[in-house]
Amino acid sequence: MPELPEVETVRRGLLPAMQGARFVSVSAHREDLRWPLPHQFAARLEGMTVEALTRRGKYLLADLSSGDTLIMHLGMSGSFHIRNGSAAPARERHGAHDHVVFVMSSGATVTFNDPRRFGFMLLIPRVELLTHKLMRAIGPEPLDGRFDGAALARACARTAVSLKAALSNQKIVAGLGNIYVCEALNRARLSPRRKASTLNGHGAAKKRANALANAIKTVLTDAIEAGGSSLRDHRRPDGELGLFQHRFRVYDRAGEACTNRGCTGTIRRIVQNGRSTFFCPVCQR
DNA sequence: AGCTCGACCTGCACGC
DNA sequence: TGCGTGCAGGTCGAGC
Repeated sequence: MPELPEVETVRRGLLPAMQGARFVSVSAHREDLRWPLPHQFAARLEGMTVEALTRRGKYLLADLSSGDTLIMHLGMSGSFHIRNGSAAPARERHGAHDHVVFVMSSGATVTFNDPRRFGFMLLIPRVELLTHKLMRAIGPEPLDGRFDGAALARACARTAVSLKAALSNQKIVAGLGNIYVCEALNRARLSPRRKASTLNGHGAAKKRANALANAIKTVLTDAIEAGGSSLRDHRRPDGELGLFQHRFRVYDRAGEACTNRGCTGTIRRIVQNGRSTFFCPVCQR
């Protein structure tokens, strides 16, 4: 499910419940997420304070007063839900796929739900975060000021893959997934089948790279503002739906008209690297 | 080293 | 109604 805008929406929703708050009690109803929960998971969290809740690509990172960092990933179907207030029944009833429950000193109960269990939680010493296997190879944050057309072109210079594959690769740029890759490429009017290395160079190549970097920033910013996209699983932690799915220009719109100005094309679905790609073959070159 | 593809799971929409 | 098929916001790791 969740790409950068959904993860950022989740992070912002969790802030008031978790940042500055202490884990009062932690319960795991299932240990076998994508990877088993860490040993002594509850014991290593209980009593600790969340000093900061940040995001890197699609990862949520909670810095704990113990010196550990809790790494959380939502996989395809993960979501968090917050319930506030002390009206919790003595024996809390948990729903199907509610795998982890945090009771926080803020008064909030934070539940992690993930039907497909592709999500996970890990605990590692904070000093090892940047060199951790999962973190060290991640590419630039697309909303960072240092990310621009030149940086994108450089990252794509020596690859033989398509733009679709390159943008989906978290080592090239962090946080994009199937939806926002398609949406950014349509906004930049670039074909998902174009070789990513054709962003590198002067003149037209440079223009393509700048247009694509700008499209990535714009679509992610707009999607965050809309609270992400709610297709099946994504909800904001307060239970509200994201709204960006209403502003898709290509994703899941096969057979519908391209909305780009001056374009009379029809959106097509193709398969690249085993995943659906949606694009307009007329204006996206 | 770079790239493709299968595997990991559950649920849902579809056609027969 | 029931059952089989295919598809879904991700990504790791085996095997070219």
